[in-house]
Amino acid sequence: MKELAKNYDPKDIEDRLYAMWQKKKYFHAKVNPEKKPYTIVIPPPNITGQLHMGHALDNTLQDILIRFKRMQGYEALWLPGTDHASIATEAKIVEAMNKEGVTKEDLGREGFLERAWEWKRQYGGRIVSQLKKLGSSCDWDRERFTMDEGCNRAVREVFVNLYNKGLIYRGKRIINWCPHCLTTISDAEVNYEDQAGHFWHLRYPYTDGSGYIEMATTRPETMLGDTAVAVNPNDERYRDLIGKTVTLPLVGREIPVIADDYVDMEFGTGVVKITPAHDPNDFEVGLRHNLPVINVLTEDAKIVADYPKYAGMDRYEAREAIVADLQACGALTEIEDYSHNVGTCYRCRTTVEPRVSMQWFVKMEPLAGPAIDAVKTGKTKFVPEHFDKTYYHWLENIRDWCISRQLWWGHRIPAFYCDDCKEMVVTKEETAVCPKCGKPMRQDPDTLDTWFSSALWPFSTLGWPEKTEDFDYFYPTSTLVTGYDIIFFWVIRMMFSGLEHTGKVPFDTVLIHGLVRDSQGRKMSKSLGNGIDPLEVIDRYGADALRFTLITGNAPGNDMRFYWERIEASRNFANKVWNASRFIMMHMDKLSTENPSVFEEMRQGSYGELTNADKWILSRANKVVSAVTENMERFELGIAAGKIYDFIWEEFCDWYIEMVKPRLYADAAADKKAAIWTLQNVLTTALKLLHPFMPFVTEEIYRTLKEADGSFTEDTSIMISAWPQSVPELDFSGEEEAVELIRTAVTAMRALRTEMNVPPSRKATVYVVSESAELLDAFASGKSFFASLGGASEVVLQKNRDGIDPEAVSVVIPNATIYIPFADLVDIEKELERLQKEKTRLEGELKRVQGLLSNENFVKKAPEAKLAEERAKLDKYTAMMSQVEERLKSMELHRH
RNA sequence: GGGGUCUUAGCUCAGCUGGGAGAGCAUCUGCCUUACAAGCAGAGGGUCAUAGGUUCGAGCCCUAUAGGCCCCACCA
Repeated sequence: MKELAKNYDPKDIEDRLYAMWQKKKYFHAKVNPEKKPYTIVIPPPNITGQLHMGHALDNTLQDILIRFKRMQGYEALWLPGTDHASIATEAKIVEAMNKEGVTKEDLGREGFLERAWEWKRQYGGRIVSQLKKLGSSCDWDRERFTMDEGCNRAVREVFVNLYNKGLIYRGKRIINWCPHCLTTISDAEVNYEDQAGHFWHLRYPYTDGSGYIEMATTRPETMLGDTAVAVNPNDERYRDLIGKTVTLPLVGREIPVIADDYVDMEFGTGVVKITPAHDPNDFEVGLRHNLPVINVLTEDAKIVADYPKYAGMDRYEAREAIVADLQACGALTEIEDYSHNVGTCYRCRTTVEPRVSMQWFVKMEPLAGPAIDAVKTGKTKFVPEHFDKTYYHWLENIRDWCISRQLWWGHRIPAFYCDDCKEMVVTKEETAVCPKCGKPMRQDPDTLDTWFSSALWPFSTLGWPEKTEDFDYFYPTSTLVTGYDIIFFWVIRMMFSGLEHTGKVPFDTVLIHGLVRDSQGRKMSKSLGNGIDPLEVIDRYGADALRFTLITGNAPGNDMRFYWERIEASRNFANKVWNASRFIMMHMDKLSTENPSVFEEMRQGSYGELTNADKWILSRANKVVSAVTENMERFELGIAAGKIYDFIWEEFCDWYIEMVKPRLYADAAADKKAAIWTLQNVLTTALKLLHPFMPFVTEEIYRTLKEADGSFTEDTSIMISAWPQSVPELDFSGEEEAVELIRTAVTAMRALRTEMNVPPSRKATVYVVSESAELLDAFASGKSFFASLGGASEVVLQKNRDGIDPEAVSVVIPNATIYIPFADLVDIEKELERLQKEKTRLEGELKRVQGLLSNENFVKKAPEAKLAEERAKLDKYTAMMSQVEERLKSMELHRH
């Protein structure tokens, strides 16, 4: 038999088992009408990414669900893939090119894309191999990429569909522009930060020389593009000025004073300078008043050539220069410190520049409605539920989605223009000819927002728009697992895309998790350098320890802090399981040496008579199976894991294994076989329950266990074994009670020993005295383990206390008193004190129960079961009380 | 400004549909007991943020208050 090492060392196990699983194709799912499908599509990590704790958590959750469902008999598909991450990847490549002194333009579009694909081939798989280290049981045969041929086809299909329905349009709008990334970004990609700034108070002279109008701005440099000054139409102070014009300082342009509700009379002077080209609100005002839009900034946020004095200065340089000039000409009256919200690029944190340009948009309102309804009617559910509020809030206030990006790496917009007659065609084809003049058309140079393709991920990966068997079988998918920070970017967009293009919600359940923070509660980030590398954790403690840590000790949807101590605790648990198994297999080995066919006999059903202890643990395991299964089905994975942990560590290891040791070490105990059968049986059940959480250690043990009992075959693997089922035959509630009673006694006796400073080596004859024959029977049947656990050299069961040393210390359990004569070791005063303490405790309990039961309203209104429970307690405590009083009396008598 | 969420043992957090407050770590006391010292057996430690309310009964439900965190939003 294979020997297990003394301590669990994940290192030599994990890679080997993962390779075995893959080789055996256990991760592969295929259309199987015999089974129900269970599908998860992975949130595709960026090809530029490295595995971080967020991925580790996200993928652990998915792997737990997939492994659970697979074992439950579903055709479980976990479809993996990666995201092309347009901005991130392009930035990375451009950066690398910069180091070589090469620009995008030098390479040209074709050359650049070639280089990008080469980069993808080289580094795009890194994150995938890191996911494998976690134990992720993805169907790698189906690995997809958001820019592969199939996804590209889906993207074009969707674009054309939406365009034809009028849900995609092209228009000149004010959008968020990143002057560093040199592309538009969507509203969702803008992060607002509070920044310290200034309020520059300006005054513009009336053209007619009648004075000045005053206002304040946080961005004085944009004044070059001012095309109006606005006041509120109801503002008495300025009513007469509406329609007058002012002369823009430094520029000399004559611009009107207009009235618009947008202006808040209460704020500042109640006057706002209007720069339609550089502020979203001003842009709206400009539309309403038909104001010219004067752009004063280049793509990289430098002043345009039209203003020679400032041309070429970047926006901050220009700000200084313009402020100085305004001051010089008397237009600047005051500078005030002011903190305001500044939009920044989610990628590079550069301050975003609102900019007017021609872009492509998705019209959101018609798409948002069905997406809201789908959650309202429960077609898709959020776990935890309260995240639906975030979802509704976002959808109800949604604005059109800017989808064009001025990047090369991505899905090119399938629109074509005729340079001659300005005709435009939107088509799925890769080229187009002008329908009017027959000339070849030029494709739109822009690409689509990365999220445009991610939005289609749940169905594009299953073959859509082709009518594939996979799509029919696996779609809609079952569970989507992601962080709450991605609801806006991704979940919402998948929801409306799924509904719009497939007519179905893309998934039944959205399981939301929080962030993994550092031990001080800070977000892990590169700039802080406080990130913990999951690969380092795996390397030091094993993937199982990492996984277990990530899903326990916090509630779904909440953030969690990372502590190495918790990793250690999880590793200790893996080691605990390992050692319990090692112990069991050692005894299996011994048994089969005595009787080589013993396991074959057991499989035939011959394993001897089960004792109460055996029935107790079997019954407990049976109950844990149903509880855990229920928790898993309700996505309460942390609770499920906690129950497995407690069951294995406390009930199985600390109690049951200790209970059976006397039987195992006895030479010819008749019930040894039953003990080993039970150990094996319960261990197997426990390993299966634990497997989704700790796949490696459970698999390794399971296989070794099968070798030990001679049933190992080529196809032995816990990951494809059947999930345990709770069965009525294993429910031994009566025996459970009997054993629980003995456990209560043992615990009390141990506490007594500690309190009385009795060394563990000191054994004594223990007397169990009870008038209940049933109770004495229970102790009789559990005699061997009661003795070993309770530190008894001998156990005597009797109906009265005849012949027991009057100085014996005692513990009281319901309906029985247990005497332990330690003779010389006893301190009567101490014993009296102990008994008195117990009496006080019981008095408290009795008072509580009696209080409850004498409350008429309680008796009238409480449910029957609760009443019965409390009445039983009353009986129990009353009995115990009289026993304690009896003990006190007799001890006190003895003192004198 | 709107919305969400949190406040429970020294620390980090559980506590599922309301029915006698839990875990891990830390602390203290015994144990190298023949699977495991990455262990075993005990122990101490909490007016569950505050104030009201609903209820026979509230850590849990409702209202208000205080403080923390997060998200969203148009304040020049």
